[in-house]
Amino acid sequence: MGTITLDRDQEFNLDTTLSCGQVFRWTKVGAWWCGVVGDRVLKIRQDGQTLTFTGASPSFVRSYFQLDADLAAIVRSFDRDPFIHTATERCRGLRIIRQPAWECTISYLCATNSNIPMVRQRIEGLARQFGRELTFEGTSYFGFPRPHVLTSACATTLAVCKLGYRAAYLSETTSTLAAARGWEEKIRMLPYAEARGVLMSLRGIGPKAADCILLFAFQKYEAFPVDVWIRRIMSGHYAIPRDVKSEYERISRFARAYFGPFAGYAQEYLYCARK
DNA sequence: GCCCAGGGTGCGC
DNA sequence: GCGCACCATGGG
Repeated sequence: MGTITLDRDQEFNLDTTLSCGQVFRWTKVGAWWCGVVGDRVLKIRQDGQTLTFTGASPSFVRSYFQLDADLAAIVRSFDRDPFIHTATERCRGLRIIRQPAWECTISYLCATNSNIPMVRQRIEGLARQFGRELTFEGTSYFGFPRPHVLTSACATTLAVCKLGYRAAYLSETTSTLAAARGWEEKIRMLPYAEARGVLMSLRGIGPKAADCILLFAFQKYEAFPVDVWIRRIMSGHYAIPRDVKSEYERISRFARAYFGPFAGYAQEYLYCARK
């Protein structure tokens, strides 16, 4: 059983962070959150400034939840009007998680044009069909499928996972990435715009999914994913310039210029406070 | 039956 | 480069 005691000024809200829709494999049972990250089962709870967990080392937990990022400074950097300010208050302690790149990529490929419960169901299906069985405290869990396993996945088994038309995208992108050694490091080194181009060259990864992956796996916080919720929120509350770019680029570029280098963080607060 | 959801692709213009 | 039909799937 590991423990981390947060400093008084080290703001963090585990509930908000895990339930805001950035990750899909966590569920809360009583006071405990239980989730699978890659091939590890992690159980964690928060009591005030204390995090208690099993299944991972303190350094993993720190890195996964990005506990050493200066959240107060990040929020201050984009807290520039009453509307976003309300969102930051409603979702106080929300941190952007650092997800494994492969898992994040496939997850957001599965997430297109779907609601969150559907995405969770798909990913759970993929894990059950193609992931390693992990026994944790007497219960079976399934790790996130590895690239080479998904590469050889047959269509009929894949169909069980209810991916719909995304199944073909998943097969192609899986093969591409399984053959592309060092793709993660390459993207990590590239600046935002170029990294985004590489991700968008993958089948089934468009502007929105690419931005999610850059934000949630690569810590490129200028990425500003625009889904239907964010599009509504942004056009409803902000004066988006009417240049000739596509609507996605209009909103996304405006947000970067307006909110600054942590625009993606602002997006997450807006998304979390959407209802 | 309809509309919607953390959209992407491929086409015609 | 932009707009638009189409794409499976389940829930409301």
